[in-house]
Formats: sequence, C-alpha cells, structure tokens
Amino acid sequence: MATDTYHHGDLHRALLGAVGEIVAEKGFQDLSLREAARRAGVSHSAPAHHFGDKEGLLDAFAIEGFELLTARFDATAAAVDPDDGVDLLESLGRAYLTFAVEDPAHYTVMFGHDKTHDDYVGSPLSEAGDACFDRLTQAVVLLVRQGRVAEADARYVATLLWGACHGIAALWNDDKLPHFYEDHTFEGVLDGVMGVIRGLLEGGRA
Amino acid sequence: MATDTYHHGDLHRALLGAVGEIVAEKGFQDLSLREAARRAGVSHSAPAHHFGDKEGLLDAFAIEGFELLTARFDATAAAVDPDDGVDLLESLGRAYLTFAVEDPAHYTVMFGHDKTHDDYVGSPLSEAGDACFDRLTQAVVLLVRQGRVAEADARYVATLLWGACHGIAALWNDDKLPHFYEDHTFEGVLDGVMGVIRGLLEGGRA
DNA sequence: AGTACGATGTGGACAGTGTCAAGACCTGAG
DNA sequence: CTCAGGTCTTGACACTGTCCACATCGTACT
Repeated sequence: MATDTYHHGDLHRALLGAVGEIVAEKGFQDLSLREAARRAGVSHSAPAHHFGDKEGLLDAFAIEGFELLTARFDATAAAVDPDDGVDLLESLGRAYLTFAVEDPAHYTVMFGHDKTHDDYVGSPLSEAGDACFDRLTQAVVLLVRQGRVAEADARYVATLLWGACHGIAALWNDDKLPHFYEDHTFEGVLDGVMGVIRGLLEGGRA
Repeated sequence: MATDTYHHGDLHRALLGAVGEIVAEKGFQDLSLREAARRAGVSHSAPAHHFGDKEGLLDAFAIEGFELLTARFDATAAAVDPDDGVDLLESLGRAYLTFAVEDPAHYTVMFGHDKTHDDYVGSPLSEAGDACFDRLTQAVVLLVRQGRVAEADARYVATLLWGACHGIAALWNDDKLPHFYEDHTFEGVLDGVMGVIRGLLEGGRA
C-alpha cells in the first residue's frame, strides 16, 4: 500500500497521466519533466528513477499510445466481415483517424517525436509501432487475395494508405488543412475521404 | 558593407543558415537560439532583434521552406503538359516528396513545428503554406475538368493526395516505414507509389 | 527475529536555455 | 554636425535536464 507520505504507489502511471495533461494543454514541445513531477506531487528528480530520461518518458507515452491504437484496431476488426478487405481497410482507416483526432496528445507524441532515435530499431517503441502497422498490412494482404490489388503493388498500397491516414491526421491536428473545410466537422471530412478511397479501391473512378 | 567587428551585415540570412545546419545535425527539437547565435559569430541575444522570439526564428525558417517548395512546384509545372491533370499531379507529388527527402531540415520545421500556433490564421506562415497548397488545388481542378474526378469530391481528392504525400514523407524521414523497404532507395518507393496512384486515377484498379 | 539490499523518492548542485532590460555602437537623414 | 533609430553586447533572472549523495521504504534471506 505504501505510506501516505513518502512512496507514491503508482508514480509510473501518474507521470504518464501528467504528460497527457501537459501535452494536451501546451503541446509536447514545452513539456518539462519538472512540471510533470510537480503535477504528480513528487520531487523534481523522481521521474528519472522510472523513465531514466526525458526521452524515456516520452517514449513510454508514445508506446502507451501505440497500444491504445492497436487495441482500437483489434476492436474494430472484430466487428467487421473478416473476408472483405475493403470494409476492413475502411474501418481501420476510420479508427486511425478518429484516434488521432480524439487523442491528439498521444498521437503527436507518437509521431511528432524525435527524428532518427539513435537505437530506434529493435526498441520497444519500434516494436509497438510495428505491431500497429501489421494490422494494416494484413488488411492489404486480404485485398491481394481478393484480386483487388496486384501482389507486386501490395507494399506500395499499404504505404499509400498508411501515409494518407497519417498525413490527413497530422495536417488536421496542425490546422494546416485549407480553410474551405471550416464548415466541416471532422466526421464530414472523414466520410468524404473514405468515400473517395472506397471508390478508388473498388475499381471505379473517384 | 558594415564594419568588420560590430555589425554583421547579413545576420538575418546567417541565422537562417545556422538553423538549417543545426536542425540537420541534431533535429529541431534541440535547436537553441544561443547556439545559432554562436555559429553566426554573434552575441546570444542578437537574434531577438531580427526574429523577436525562438518561435519567430522557426517561423521564418518554415516560411523559407514553403517558398523553396513553391518554387519547385512552379518549376515542375512549367515542364509538363499543362492540360494533363494526372501528369501534373504526379510531377507535383514527386516534387513534394523529393523536397521532403532532400531537405528534411526545412521540411520537419515546416510541419513538425508547433501545433495550433495562437494567431496562426492570417500569419505570413499560413499564407506561405496556403500558396503551396494552391498549386495542388489547381491540379485537382484540372482533373475535374477532365472528368476524372467528380466536382463534389474535388476537395476530398485534394486532401487525400496532399495527405498521402505528407504522410509518406513524414514516415520516411522518421524511419517509421516498415523494415521491408530496407532494400529500396527512396526513388524506388516513390516510383512504386506513384504507379499505384496513377493506376487509381486513370480508372483501373491498383 | 533482524539485517542487508534494491527500489523508490528527496535535496542540492551545475551547466545550459529563453527572455528581458540597459547600454554601446554604427549608419544615415536632417 | 547632430541626433534618431536600427543593430549588437552585456548582464541578469527564472527555468530546465541531468547528475550526485543521501533518506526512506518494502522485502527476501539468514
């Protein structure tokens, strides 16, 4: 149970929660370890014992985000005809974009984080990201089996779809999307874009 | 000409150059005004007189990037049949992705920058970004005139294409693309993805 | 039981940072 | 020649990330 005063009990979780708050309020650019510690009601250098580094804390937060997104993917995939690749892909795309807009704090840290982490390959962070991307890859494999996508193009289609989702999410969250969307809710844009993708994948034209 | 010792002469340009160097070396997360000043051979608070703020310096660098990209767009568009929307779009996409990979310093600052800048709308930064996006919009208008895209879908197609370019560029620069691309140069991925897009836009299937 | 140990949290220190204010320096218009 | 305004310097302040020595707690071992 830990004494009231000294040991926190679940500082690990509390710090991740504080990170979420701060990032949501001020963007992750001016997140500070000391303020996260302050919000968790703990001394300024306590976080080091749990995450080692500022980098470590942000990595842990990003991993948490990937796990949340992966869970959404799996929940979505379970509620859809597992043999229809287009349906599956649309639901994954919707889940991805919805997550990005509903939880921008996690999303921006997951992707806006540090470029070219020194030892990124093989790290827990990269594995969490790969686990996420695997869901998308499997859906594209389904498309190949259905003859909607040539096998030689599978990797490029997967890249294109993930890129499109990521790009749209990033641009939307950064307010970089053109002003003629001001009359739209995000759901409207989502429906419109998904309609275009579905039209393209089903062989017609946009 | 300015004296050798006191006045720098072209500190504005020199600081932007220093930013480019530092971002290329260490990522823009740990860029510091003081180091930029140091590299320009100038006192630690000289930059404030030109850019006011760290935010201001990064904004200026981002604007420079948007201008460079817009220039590439215009050069590309001039070298292509101005009546073929698909050709035009492919050349714009290639220019975009090539720029992002060749000049990641500018690119990451242009887009990895600060979320939800307070007074972003109407700022010179947003205008530079809009000028860039206009080139893409015009190409989609061409597609509509050619009957390849329904007018009602035009906005979504533009969003989808820009999103795809942005997403792929960001993922590539962050080494987030799946490891099965290790055997590819970026040109190979670019060719593959462009082939898929062209196939989709021309009405076949991927 | 008691004791040593590792995990957890504290406090102080250090260099580095962004920003502000006051002043030194130079240029050019009057 | 003067003096006003843009350019640059110096000094200061609060804040940050990281390191260190130390305090406190739970626990496994003897």
